[in-house]
Amino acid sequence: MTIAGENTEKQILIAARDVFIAKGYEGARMQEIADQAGINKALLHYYFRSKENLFDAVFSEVATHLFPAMKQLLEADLGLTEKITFFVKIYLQALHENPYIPAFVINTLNSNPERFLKYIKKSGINPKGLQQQIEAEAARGLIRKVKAEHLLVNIIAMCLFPFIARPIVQNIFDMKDEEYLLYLQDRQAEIIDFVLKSIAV
Amino acid sequence: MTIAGENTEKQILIAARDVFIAKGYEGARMQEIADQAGINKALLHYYFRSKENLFDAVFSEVATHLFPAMKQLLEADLGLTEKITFFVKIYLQALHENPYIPAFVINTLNSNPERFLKYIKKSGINPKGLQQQIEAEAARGLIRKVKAEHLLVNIIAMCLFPFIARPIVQNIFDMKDEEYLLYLQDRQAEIIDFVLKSIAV
DNA sequence: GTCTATACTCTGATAGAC
DNA sequence: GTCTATCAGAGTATAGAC
Repeated sequence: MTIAGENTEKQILIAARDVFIAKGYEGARMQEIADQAGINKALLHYYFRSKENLFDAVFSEVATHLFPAMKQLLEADLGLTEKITFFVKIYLQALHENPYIPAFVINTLNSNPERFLKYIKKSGINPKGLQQQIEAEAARGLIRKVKAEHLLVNIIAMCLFPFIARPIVQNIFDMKDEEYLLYLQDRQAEIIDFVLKSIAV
Repeated sequence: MTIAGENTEKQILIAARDVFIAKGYEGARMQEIADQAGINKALLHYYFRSKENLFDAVFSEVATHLFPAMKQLLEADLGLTEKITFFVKIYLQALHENPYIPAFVINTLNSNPERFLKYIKKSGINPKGLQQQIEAEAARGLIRKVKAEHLLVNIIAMCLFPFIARPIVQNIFDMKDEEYLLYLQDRQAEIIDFVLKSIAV
């Protein structure tokens, strides 16, 4: 593959990512992707045989960003308090840099679960270690006993929700765009505080 | 309109609701809606001039279910603890009865925000009263001081997330369908506990 | 109100020249 | 590798009979 070719492929993937994220699989148009990549439709099919293939290429790359560094962090050698603190900070930062990915993944996930299951296996997230850590720290009286399945979901839910449902939240609390960014920044400390207070003994 | 006509219209709306929720606006097919309603495509257009119109009819009805009884509850004459307890119970019950609505609304919301803004105004949810109540109870030393914008979002996020991201959650924790239902039941007490412990003084 | 048949448009995909 | 031109199918919408 020539250098020109690699460059074109990269341009296509960037354009495809933007369009698929904005419109979803069904709503996306090959023409729009071609336009945004500065090429024509035929070339899309030259590089990726079909819309389905192109989407898979985009999605497999994007889906890995949904749980950034989550696995490593869950298995890191840190106390639970530090782990939670780091996790929320890292996760919110990643979301700040990719604010539209969660809704895109959720959309794909629910409108076409089969497509999704191919990728989720890769995540490699295993809550067993977290559960053991929780039990250990609870036994030592550092935190109250809590189920990992609920704690993890609670934390992720609180981080993700303002990105998934932004128009609703922003509207209900009547915020301008700048105010919403401040609100999101605010949430970092709020979520950490909320969780740590909840699991305190 | 004749009785037969009203019945047909109702059948169309039921079928359209199912298909739009399962496939989203772009993914839905008028043919599939017609099939599921037991009629033909032409009749769809006789009752609702276009796909757009049909979707609006479905969505305006469905969107109101996203925040069931939330407004009344937020303004009810109850202590904060009771309010939170009731809210989580009522909300989770409503979600249990309509598990696919949140993902559908989120999907529509993000793939076509303009369409959504028409309906969100109706919700009438005003967090001001909640904020005042929080401040009042905090002043009396009943709870710690917390921002309504965060508390409300936290609670809703924790309730909604397992319905929005079910395939991910179910897969990560390796649950069968029955186990997931038990997990959802479990969450009612867990969320209430989680929140109340967090806002305790 | 309900149906069959069809018009018309959009869109993914391919053929073939350069 | 990249383009123009075009096909084939799908999908929304309408015409017109009953």
